[in-house]
Amino acid sequence: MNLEAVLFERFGYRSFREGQKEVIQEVLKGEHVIATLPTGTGKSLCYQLPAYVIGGPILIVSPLLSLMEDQVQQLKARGEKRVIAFNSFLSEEERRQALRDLSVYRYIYASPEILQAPAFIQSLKRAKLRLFVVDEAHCISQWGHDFRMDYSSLGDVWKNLGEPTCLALTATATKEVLHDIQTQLYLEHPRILTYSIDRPNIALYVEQVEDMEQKKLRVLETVKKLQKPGIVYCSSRTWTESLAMLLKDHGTERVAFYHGGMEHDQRLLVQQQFVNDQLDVICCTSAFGMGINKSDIRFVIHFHLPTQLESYLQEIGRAGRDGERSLALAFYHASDEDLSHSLIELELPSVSIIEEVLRYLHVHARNENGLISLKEFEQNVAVYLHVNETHWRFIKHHLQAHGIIRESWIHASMPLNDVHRYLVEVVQKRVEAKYRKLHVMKQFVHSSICRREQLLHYYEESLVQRPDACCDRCGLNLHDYEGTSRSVRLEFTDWKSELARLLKQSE
DNA sequence: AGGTGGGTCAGGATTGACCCACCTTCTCCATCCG
Repeated sequence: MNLEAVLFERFGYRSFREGQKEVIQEVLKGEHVIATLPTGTGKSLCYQLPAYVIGGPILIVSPLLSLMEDQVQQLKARGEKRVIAFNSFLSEEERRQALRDLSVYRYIYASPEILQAPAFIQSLKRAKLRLFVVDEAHCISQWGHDFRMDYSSLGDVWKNLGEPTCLALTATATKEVLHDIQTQLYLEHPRILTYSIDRPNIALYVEQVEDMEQKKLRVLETVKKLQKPGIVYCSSRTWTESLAMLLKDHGTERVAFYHGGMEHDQRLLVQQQFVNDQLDVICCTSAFGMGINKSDIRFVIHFHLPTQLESYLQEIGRAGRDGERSLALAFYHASDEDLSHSLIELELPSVSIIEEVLRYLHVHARNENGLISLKEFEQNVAVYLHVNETHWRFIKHHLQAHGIIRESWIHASMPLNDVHRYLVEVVQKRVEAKYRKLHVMKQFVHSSICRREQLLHYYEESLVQRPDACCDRCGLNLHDYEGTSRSVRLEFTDWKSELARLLKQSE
């Protein structure tokens, strides 16, 4: 099989990028593969190309609707008609039509949530999948335990579909996360292909500030001077809005904010404007970034650091996809840790919330002969106990796993002691794990050794070659990243690399 | 969760006591409203 020929014929590329061919070869052999390829190296090709070789439909599990739509658009633009994103955007009629025969599609995109729909699974079974792809597979580990628990059911889905060849792809996974992905997907002897997470063109800089006033000041100063476009990450929605306002007031005109609390249309607009060069700076929460196709992002500033190094790596990885020199700049103040703590504590229901829900369940059970309507109870939990949706989803998932919730009924006459103990234990373990990750993040900030080496060390790699512009610990001048330096260098002294850049862009 | 920062008020001219707000990430589905 001449893979290069398929690559050229179908995708118009002359050669593979690092890792792509190896992954594709293993998949075509029918091996299960877990692969980590660095951000921005063309992961989607690893499953898109095999689809042309193996025939039969492939399923791609994707975390975001916008990512799915994006991929579908790109494939359609390339002339591929046999592609569908099976999600809530489909009308009732489109959905019925699709379910009748999924084997007419080459690519089927789906969220983990919709893979819980029995009708969809039945139809997928009939379609005889040839490949089961999990895109952004770190979500299994990052979200599957608490936030989007359907990610933790993907292994069951895979088994249920007859265990087709499985390909899990991600950009950032430690050994621990790789192991988590493997066990959750029930893969017994997967081929694990990992490539360096290092992005030599991104310089790393961490700056400790005296107080929040100074932090704001430093962000204003640096954003003003730095070569744009860029992203400013915050850990709260209110900060994204007030920072955007502040920047605007201080002369950065083309700035907007972005977070999960905004209207869908507004989010789409801001994202489009940024991608189309109509905005220079986006102040955002972690909601922004996954699947953003913009290669010339010059800086990523962390106004707040995330609660784990994996997220940090994902976020800085959005800079410099074009290979040009870019900057990851983090501002840090000790008080930031309060926010980190609240995020960790808030993510899971507290012991008292668990107890409150179970007590409520117990009381209801007595009144209604032990059988409670799930729908009704869900409403009550939200309205009377003020339990937020994420917390309830977590509890519900485990009640289902314990057989207390079956179909749309709660069998509350069953003893609740075991599930109570179990839930408390699970929460404690998760919170501990999160604090361990936060501790690593803190070490990264405070350590005096090279940032790049630390990052690589966390991924059990070592630095092969230190780039000229490495990090603040190795001596880095922020002035090198200011607005004028880049264009001067490219326009007058280095036309060769500019040409190469343009050629690469048109490719 | 919990520690903090800001606002208010009493009572007294500066400060303490007290309360409140803060606090990410996604999809699906059902229901309601226009």
